Amino acid sequence: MAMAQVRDVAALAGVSPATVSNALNHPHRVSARTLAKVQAAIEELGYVRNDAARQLRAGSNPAVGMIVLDAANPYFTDVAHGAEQHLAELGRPLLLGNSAQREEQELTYLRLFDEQRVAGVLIAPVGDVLPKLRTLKDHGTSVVIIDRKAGADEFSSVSVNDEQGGWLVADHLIDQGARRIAVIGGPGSLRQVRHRLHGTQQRADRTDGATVEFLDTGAMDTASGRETVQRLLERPRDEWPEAIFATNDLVALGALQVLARAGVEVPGEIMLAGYDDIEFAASATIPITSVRQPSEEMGRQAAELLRQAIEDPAAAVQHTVFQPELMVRESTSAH
Amino acid sequence: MAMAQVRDVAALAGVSPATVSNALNHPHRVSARTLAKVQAAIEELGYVRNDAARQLRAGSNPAVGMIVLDAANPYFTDVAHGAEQHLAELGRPLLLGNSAQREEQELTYLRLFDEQRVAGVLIAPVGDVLPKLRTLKDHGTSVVIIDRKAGADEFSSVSVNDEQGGWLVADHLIDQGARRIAVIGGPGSLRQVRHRLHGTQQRADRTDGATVEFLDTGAMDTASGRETVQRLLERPRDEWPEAIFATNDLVALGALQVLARAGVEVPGEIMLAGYDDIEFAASATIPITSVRQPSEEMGRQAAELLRQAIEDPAAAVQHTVFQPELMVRESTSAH
DNA sequence: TCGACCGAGTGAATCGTTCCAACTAGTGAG
DNA sequence: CTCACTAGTTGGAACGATTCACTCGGTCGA
Repeated sequence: MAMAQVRDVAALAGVSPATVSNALNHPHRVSARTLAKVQAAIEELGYVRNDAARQLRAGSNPAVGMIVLDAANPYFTDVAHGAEQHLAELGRPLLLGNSAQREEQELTYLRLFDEQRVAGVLIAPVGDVLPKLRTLKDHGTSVVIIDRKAGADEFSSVSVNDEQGGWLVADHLIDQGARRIAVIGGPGSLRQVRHRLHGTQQRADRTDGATVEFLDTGAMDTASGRETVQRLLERPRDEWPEAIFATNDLVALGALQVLARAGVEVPGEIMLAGYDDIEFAASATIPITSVRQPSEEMGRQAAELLRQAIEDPAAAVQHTVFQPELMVRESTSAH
Repeated sequence: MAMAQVRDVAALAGVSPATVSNALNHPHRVSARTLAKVQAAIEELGYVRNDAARQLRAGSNPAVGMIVLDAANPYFTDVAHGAEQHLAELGRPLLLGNSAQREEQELTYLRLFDEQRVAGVLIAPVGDVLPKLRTLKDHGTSVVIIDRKAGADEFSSVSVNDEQGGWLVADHLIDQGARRIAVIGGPGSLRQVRHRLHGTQQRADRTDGATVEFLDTGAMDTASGRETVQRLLERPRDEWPEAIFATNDLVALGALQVLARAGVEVPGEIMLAGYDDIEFAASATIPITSVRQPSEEMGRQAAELLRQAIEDPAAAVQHTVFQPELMVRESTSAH
């Protein structure tokens, strides 16, 4: 309760508050003797500086806020981890927020970060947040967009070529003999989902008889994958697709659970592919073919672009686009 | 850059700054007419209040900080999710920090939260943080410990009976015919690891010939699990354990990968059990027997205890202990 | 009619830190 | 001996929102 302040430290050390501040923030301006005295006083009183006062005076907060689509998705924890590492090197704490694919949550966190006057924001957007991001920029907060090249001329971004990812999967599935492909994922409003679907469609269009059907799961988690595939299996047997492409691995794992429970052979009766190549895809009941994205590297690069934007807000925006890689496993290729 | 302040809003609305503040924080003190004028002015200027100034004046930060052992572990993301939900209902933002089982990181976050004067801290501790937690408490920050009943008379806590969890696993393994049991996990300094091991040992002591061996993996992730089991398999075949009990599911999944690659039959040659019952344990190549903990519920309860501690710092500390439940799957029981 | 009372609004002080300009004492060049 | 200069230190003014004690009309009960 009785929190020590600079003036208490100053009194104990026999110097002025200004000197204590200098000792803390510009040690070279202070003689070795006083520095030692001040440090001893800080130690004795257990002084911890008040960040609010510090920020108020400084006018800005060194921290960076990050908003991910789904904190339970290993892909995003990897991205966050990459970002956190790089930011830690820059001495910037990372505040992590989870939008859980809900626009309302997303806006809540954006407002929070705005009120906190954070130096920058990393965001994988759900809804249409461009207006809010512009506001942030007006307020002097730099923004880097992850996983989506939106507002391309306004904000730097880090993304993966999702169309190509979709193409790679479709190419492989068709090569393995599949013609009727069901793409499952959602909500359909998510850029990632649309792009992966689009890439799939484009590849299918080049092969006679190849068709693509999209089933919106509503969300990108295991439960949604289960429900959707459950409904799919209720169709007459001859209307089943030959392959299911889940737009992320959580959905794919949910799909696999249902297929296994229903006794459907994978890949014999239905092939299954996922996206993100999270660690658990490879160690699933039947290892799942998936599209690898360099998640940690993406986080690190996002943090790096943010660093540049913070240092020079007027600099040109940059877009880093990573290339996806197909990891073929049992779920699509009988051995 | 040109950030609007209360006084700008006040000027535009034709009232005093004090009134704007009242309109924002105590709307009932202000007439409907002025409230409307103020809101219009806020809208027009895009005013966002400065949290630092607000906190400085208020003397405290409504937010709550949380430090988890491993943000990549679904168990912890579930706990965090439960806590976040409950805190959101209380109007408190959650700042999430990841100690990644490193004491240094842990202390960094604790210092950050202390400087921010957060209202409370939820922590799953790695190192010996009791002194630092006492400091926080002195500074008026309430603390609730997760997953460990330490400093039992000083801080409220939420935990699971880890000894019993260990016992349950050992009981089942012995029942299935195993005698030589290897417990893998680490670092050994982690309370959870020690307790689970202890429970295992206690159960083994009651059966003739049952032995328990502990192998420290150094960390609780998949890679560490792989390495440790790799080394284990290098022993002469007749020195292999009959069962491996991994102290969390990530380690178990790593173990399973190595066993599969080496062509070791599970559970035929070696049985395998994990802990936490994360979703991926059930959908692994060979579904893994695991100990379920009510993760989301634990997070929610931790947040609730914290709420109580914040409201009445002098109140008696409380400990909620949940009971673990064994989920038997293929990895320990041939069908 | 008078005073008590009430709702609405305000001026000024305040939170704890940092920064700027100013000051002091000591040093060394001319 | 004087003056310019430096290293070290300091008083006091910010930063932006909130709050407290207070004012000002107006209403109501006696």
